[in-house]
Amino acid sequence: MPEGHTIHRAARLQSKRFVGTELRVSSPQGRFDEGASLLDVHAVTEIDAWGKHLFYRWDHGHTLHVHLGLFGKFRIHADDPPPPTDGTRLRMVSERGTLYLSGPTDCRVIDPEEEDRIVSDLGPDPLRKKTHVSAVEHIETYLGRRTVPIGAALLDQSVICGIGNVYRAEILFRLGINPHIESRRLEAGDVQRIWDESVTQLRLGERNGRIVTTEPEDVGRRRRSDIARGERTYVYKRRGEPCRRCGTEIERADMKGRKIWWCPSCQP
DNA sequence: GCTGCATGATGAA
DNA sequence: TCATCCTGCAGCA
Repeated sequence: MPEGHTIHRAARLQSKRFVGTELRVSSPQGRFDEGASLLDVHAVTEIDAWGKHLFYRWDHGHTLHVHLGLFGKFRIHADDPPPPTDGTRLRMVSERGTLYLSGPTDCRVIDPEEEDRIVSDLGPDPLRKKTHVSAVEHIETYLGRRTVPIGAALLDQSVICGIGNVYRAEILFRLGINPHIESRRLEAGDVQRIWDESVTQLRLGERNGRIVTTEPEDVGRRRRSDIARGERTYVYKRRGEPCRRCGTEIERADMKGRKIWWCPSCQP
């Protein structure tokens, strides 16, 4: 599901299947017919992820921009794909597989200026190897200028990109930071810790293909791979349930139009 | 079959 | 802050 880890994983896995071979591109749903005809019977040279954005670069100079939004989904079939559904915006077929995309917020062929605009509006991406010169400095500069709760700041993609509603809640829990704390009142070193934790957690999510932020010892398991559904987060969607560390009831509030969860004891 | 909700983001008011 | 866009699914009758 679509936070930054999903997008970077999609770029990595789809590269193997779709880069460097001629593709058949169509829009079974019909809503991407024009774009598909621009790309059909050409090859992708690179699939690049920035935060929650994907850029497919084609051999004839076009760029396909995909943003999954809340509902977007990729489905990949190695062979014998089922028939596309009514919601299949994009179908891409190579000799190594078929990709279906449904429900994206954005699926468009864009020009270089627009790509620049999208990327330059993004803060540092914890999953990009070569990131901002100083990611922490960028984040601190922003946070020092605005008076927003840190929980809201983490959803602002121009501050740090790729974090979504699950990771914002889970990262703050793991660091013991209350989401309501005004971001410019964070303690020294907190931004560095937030950055480091984001790198750690998003990398883990990219590798696993799912968000698992709990440590085995906190959910009574010996191995991370054993962690069951419903045990993968500390606070996300756990209102009223006991904190896995201290037993206090998890609380929930609205923040920046989304729900946020926290443990009032572990995150004072 | 219907309702509500969801890991996102934007633009108007 | 609200309405809007995008889809799929669980939960309920």
